[in-house]
Amino acid sequence: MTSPTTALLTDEIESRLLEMKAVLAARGAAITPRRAKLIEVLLASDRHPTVAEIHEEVRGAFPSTSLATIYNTIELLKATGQVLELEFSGAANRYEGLRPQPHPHLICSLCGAIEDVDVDGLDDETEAVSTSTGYKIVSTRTDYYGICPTCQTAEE
Amino acid sequence: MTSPTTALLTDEIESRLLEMKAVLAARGAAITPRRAKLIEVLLASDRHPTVAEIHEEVRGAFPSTSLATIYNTIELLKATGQVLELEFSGAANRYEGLRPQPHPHLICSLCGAIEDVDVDGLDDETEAVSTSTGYKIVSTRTDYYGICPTCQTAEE
DNA sequence: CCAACCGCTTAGAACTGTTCTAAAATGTTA
DNA sequence: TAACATTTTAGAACAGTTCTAAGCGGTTGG
Repeated sequence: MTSPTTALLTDEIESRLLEMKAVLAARGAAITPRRAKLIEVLLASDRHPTVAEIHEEVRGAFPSTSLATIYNTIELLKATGQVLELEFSGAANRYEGLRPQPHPHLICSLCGAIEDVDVDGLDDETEAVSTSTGYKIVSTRTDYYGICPTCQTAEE
Repeated sequence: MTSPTTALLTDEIESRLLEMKAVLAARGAAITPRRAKLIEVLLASDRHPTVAEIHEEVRGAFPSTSLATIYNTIELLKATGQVLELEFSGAANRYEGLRPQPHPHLICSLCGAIEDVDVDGLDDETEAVSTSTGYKIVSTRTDYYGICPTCQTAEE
């Protein structure tokens, strides 16, 4: 039924799910039903969801869930390095649980799609920046803003 | 009096000043005293100032200047590609007039310093991302977050 | 079995940076 | 001078996030 790709993806999600829960448990935080659901929502989404979107989905399972709980839990995940936060000044921040290490994104200015993208050489450049400037580099942010193929054809 | 470096910098600022005014004029926008002052403040600052900081300084010359005027003028500069906006979700956005094209920055998480940094290979990577994904890339954002040398020594 | 405690959650207020709105000021052209 | 467009002002409105105080729920110790 499921294609190899999907199965692989599911495995990856599954192992991240366990890892995230383990890290929370290790820090003494409870894996409450809401938190478990939030993590699932985060990992199931391929859309780099906002807090509001996560809230919406968690509410499907636990209707009384407040926004603050989502913010609190995201904070907890951030503090343990289990989620990557993509900050946007004009709009809501977006979150990614599958690959919490910083990595580049491709963002369509028209439809708002956010995709992961692999780019060779970024780590080497970070290293070079560190040695040439003396900064101890802790994190990076790389975004490519443009127009995705779909929007390009739709534009004509 | 002025060292060669300073003189060079001043020349660069001077030519950008003229260019920015010319671009505004070409679009039919008036170079009002407040706008002129804002542009000067923007170019004179090496600190990637926020709107609030610019406001503060423009008020030194024109005390009745409102925040909205700063926002409006920044908007005008953005629309004509004369200023680079660095968005931050948790804090105020920062602006750079000297080099309005996207380029990487080095940001100290402790003291908040923001520096321009030159990194080889970024343009090639952008090109590679464009061809491999089909995106028409319009802009990029590259930030390195870390701890600057000064803060590292101060930390001990 | 109860009481105290601690972490989790809630609802809503508060806060911050930005945008919007309506009116007043300014400048230009006829 | 009259009519007009542009710029500016002050403050309201707005969105996302953080904060606060109170309530809930489960666990532990007496």
